[in-house]
Amino acid sequence: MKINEYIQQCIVSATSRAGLDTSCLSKSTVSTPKQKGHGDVASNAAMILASQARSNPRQIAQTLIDNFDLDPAYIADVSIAGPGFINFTMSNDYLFEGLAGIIQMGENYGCSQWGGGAKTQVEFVSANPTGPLTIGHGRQAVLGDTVARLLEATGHDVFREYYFNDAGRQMRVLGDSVRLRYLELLGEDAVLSEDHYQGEYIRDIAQTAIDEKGNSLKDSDELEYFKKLAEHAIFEEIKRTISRLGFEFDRFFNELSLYESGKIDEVKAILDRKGLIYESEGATWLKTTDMGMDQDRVIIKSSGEPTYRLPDIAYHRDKMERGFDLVVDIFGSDHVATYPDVLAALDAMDYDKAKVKVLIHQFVTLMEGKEKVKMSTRKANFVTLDELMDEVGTDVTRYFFLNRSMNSHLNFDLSLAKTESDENPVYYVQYAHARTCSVIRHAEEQGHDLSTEADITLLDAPEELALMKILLIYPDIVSLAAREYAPHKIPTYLEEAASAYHRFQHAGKVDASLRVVTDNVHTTAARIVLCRATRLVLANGLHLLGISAPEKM
RNA sequence: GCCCCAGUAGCUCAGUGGAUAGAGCCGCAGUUUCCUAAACUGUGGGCCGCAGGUUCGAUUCCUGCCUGGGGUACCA
Repeated sequence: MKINEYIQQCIVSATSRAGLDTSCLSKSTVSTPKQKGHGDVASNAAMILASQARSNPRQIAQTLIDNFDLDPAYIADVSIAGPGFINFTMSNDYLFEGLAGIIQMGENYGCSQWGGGAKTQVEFVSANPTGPLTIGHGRQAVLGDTVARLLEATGHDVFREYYFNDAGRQMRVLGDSVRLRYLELLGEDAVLSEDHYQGEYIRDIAQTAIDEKGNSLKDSDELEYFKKLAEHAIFEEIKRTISRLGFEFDRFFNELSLYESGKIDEVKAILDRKGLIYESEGATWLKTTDMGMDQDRVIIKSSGEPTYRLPDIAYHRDKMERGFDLVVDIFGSDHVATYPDVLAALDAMDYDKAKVKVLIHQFVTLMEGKEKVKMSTRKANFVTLDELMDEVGTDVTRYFFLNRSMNSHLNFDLSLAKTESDENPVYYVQYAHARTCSVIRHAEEQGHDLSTEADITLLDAPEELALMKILLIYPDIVSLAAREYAPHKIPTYLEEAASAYHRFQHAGKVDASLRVVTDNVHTTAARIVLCRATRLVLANGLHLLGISAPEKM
């Protein structure tokens, strides 16, 4: 049993034994104190009870302690501290049991069945193929993939999807940009306007056109060929970038298919039947005011072209129809206004909008030293995700994007990432993992037989106990990160775990009797078990982040 | 105007209705005949944006304000 649950149970029964009202205990929490020396686990129950009973919290705490019936297999010590906290110290036996559990679980340590196999879709990136993925897309790609990994680890059946539209104005401009570069390469006069895409990749695509078609398209106004050529080339590029990041999409969903399959018309018909659509000023409007919004929205322009809202609604209805139990959408903060209408429309069509979880992440501001770099795909003054990975590698790239909460703006200092990448905390965690491997190798080389049963109760140094404690909370961290869709909690935890391991191994430098590999067969075997458990936790955690766990550095 | 996100150490950022608010980088001082020093130890550094309110207790919750970012399109 989890120690927190056990403690809460003990508090409830002690409270009722003491004749106090247990009803307010649901407000009490069992938590880990942030200060060392305050025990391993603390409860504020006495303070809650005291405010209810209008009496002294420390006295209540004493009453509870007098009525405790604690199992020494779990709890070694109890004390009252501060304004009335009850601090519990875990028994070593509890830690040993947990340590053995980690080894037994192996790669599955940290995973859970919380999701119950829920069919889950995660939609992210969803950039139209007008150019290479930028650093901004990179944040979303890494966040999305990691949220997906977290959900997989907690018992969800996850499907990664990329939604795109190759029919809009952006794509026409893209095709025209290629056409103009094509003419330019043929020596014709061609001028790209401010609105055209000016990146070098456009010229490369135009060169492909020359290789394929020579100058045969010189006098043609045909855009479709250029558009398709560009779309194809750019998508290939995007897929390569994604694969460098270490994952794949299960599907690229083209908005166009919603028109071809009639899904757009179906949605229009359903909304119409519900009386939620009307015509005005030549356009078709959705009565979002009937759904609690402050203004109605155009879904079909007077030109006859739908706005993004209609296909977005149809796409989300399609997700519902495909039977997903959970739909996670990941958007940049510039899309923050687009989803409430979609959810409202789903609701109006009698779908359960609670199945949709929208995650909004803030922007990446690219810094070159102290200079802010303005990024625009059109003006081609962006740094691509590929260039970033060329500079610092995939592991650092992923770690950088995952290290911070998604609703914080991310200041990405390019010069720092390039020149001081050695000081990136990702190496700190990876190095701890490499060290565990190294010690285990060393023990084998010294002829220690690691296959025999070790007596882990020999582990009792403060560094050893502290390390065990932190390894034991890993599953809670994974659950929490998944439940809150907060990938950044994993790197934060891993840095702490790595730190505890570094201290544990360093202890042997200061006090030779604490070295992992010694002549003492018994302590060596026990400490190697702890190293193996640490290696598992670090490797599992890094894998969850899509970051490699090197055996040597 | 209205809506969303943020404001915490010199910098980049964690954190939380509770005990003395943390980490990394940067500064300073140390640790290796040794399982990787990509490490460890010590130390300096803070009106947790401002002002009210709720609470036994607020950096955390509520209200207002200030600053920055993003929305508020018949762009996506």
